[in-house]
Amino acid sequence: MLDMELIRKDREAVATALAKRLDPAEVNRALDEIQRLDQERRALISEIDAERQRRKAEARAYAQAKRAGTTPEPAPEAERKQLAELESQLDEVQSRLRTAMSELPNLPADDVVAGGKEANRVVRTFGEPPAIEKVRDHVELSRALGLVDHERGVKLGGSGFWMYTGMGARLEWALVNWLIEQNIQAGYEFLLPPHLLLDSAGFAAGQFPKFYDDVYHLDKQSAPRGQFLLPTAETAILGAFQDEILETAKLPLKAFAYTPCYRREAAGSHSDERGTVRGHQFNKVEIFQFTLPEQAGAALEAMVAHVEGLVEQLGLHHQTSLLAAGDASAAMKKTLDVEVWMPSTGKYKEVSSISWGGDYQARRAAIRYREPGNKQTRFVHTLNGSALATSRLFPAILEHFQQPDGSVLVPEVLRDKLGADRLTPIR
RNA sequence: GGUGGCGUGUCCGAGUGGCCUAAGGAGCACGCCUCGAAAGCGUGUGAGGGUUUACGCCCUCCGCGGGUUCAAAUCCCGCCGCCACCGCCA
Repeated sequence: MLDMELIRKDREAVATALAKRLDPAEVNRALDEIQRLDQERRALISEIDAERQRRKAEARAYAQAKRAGTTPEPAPEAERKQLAELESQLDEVQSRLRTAMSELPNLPADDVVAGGKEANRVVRTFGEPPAIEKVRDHVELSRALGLVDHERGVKLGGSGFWMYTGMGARLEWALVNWLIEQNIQAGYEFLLPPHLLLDSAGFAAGQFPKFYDDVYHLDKQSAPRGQFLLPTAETAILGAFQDEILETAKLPLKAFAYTPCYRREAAGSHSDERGTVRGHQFNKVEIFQFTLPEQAGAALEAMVAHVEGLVEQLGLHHQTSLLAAGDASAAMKKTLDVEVWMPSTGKYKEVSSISWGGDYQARRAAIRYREPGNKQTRFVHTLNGSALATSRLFPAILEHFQQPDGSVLVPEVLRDKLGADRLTPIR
């Protein structure tokens, strides 16, 4: 949610920033509508407040007269209706205003350019693509090594699901555990949240209404409150602090969570999204920070560096890109993707998206802090990022460290956890 | 899931229709006192919104949502949460 006051005071700046993401004509139409509703809203509030004030005075006078022994006559029926009428008008206007406001995306940061994927810019590259003679892709490797059972996964959950087996399950779990340890070391508090969330959490994170149909909803019979399966732990961590005023001294508040993520995802399989690269359920460890506005810039840099360090420790060749406005998620001001090299496709694939949300999510979720020496509450800034999604790391590790004899070397940092240095073909 | 009890401000806690514009206490902040502190005394102490150049003024909020009434923390209905007991428990 954007700041209404900013729209009132500097509509031009808002329109210019939004034009990086949306058609300018559309922006103007939306802003016109919002300003009209805003004015209507304020006029109605003034009217209602004045009417209420009058009524309170009347009720007080009535009580006094009664105490004095006289029987005053109540206010005419007509006025009662008028107030109810105004109030329902206000409800209507406010709900339309809220809808219009909640449909506006965040303002991209100054250094974020307009455009889609093609305008993304690589800002850093780490290492070189590994030299591999005959590249086998991760699907082939995971089958040969007995790590992932796609057929039985589909048998259980339908298309878009897989099952990790044997050393594959152990590798996946070693990765998750290693990531958890790394994030604890980096000063994040470990959370294990519910996987079923109420709609208010989805709205606060800015995922609803836009992505409402992209998550799994429980039917009304089994979940009268309409919970959905979380598509990312970001939704849970943000939602956990909804409507709170955070202690200023505790900021930045750093938390992370491990959860499976459930997404409907458009069906259909691209050649570079085979195997575990894209599915309806995957494991992810998500880091999150609530900060003072002035801490956000440094926090974003620290988070990106932390994530880059994780990929680096796994020994994977990767790059970091600054996303253009149109390719970043709507709730964010600025997003950097860390992309890992996939030898089989010769492309980089996103393993983490790290974003600065400004106060956009905090405004939707009403998460505030109190300014020191000032009674005023203000909205915190939110930042989030994957650290990391294992479903992308897993195939990258297989492909990077495949050996001519068909085995795969295990990244050093995982060897103790896995209890093996090398994965070998099962037949 | 059932039955019963409970839900008031930062916390404890009073309040069963009208000076509730929410008592009292604790905590916290500031001031007085003090060489300094404690104690004592005094003042202040929530959120959201409207209006105003500003000081300020006003509205809403007693778990949430409706209703009754000239008037609701208080009465009625629904929901949510907590506690206790019972039931269920792959």
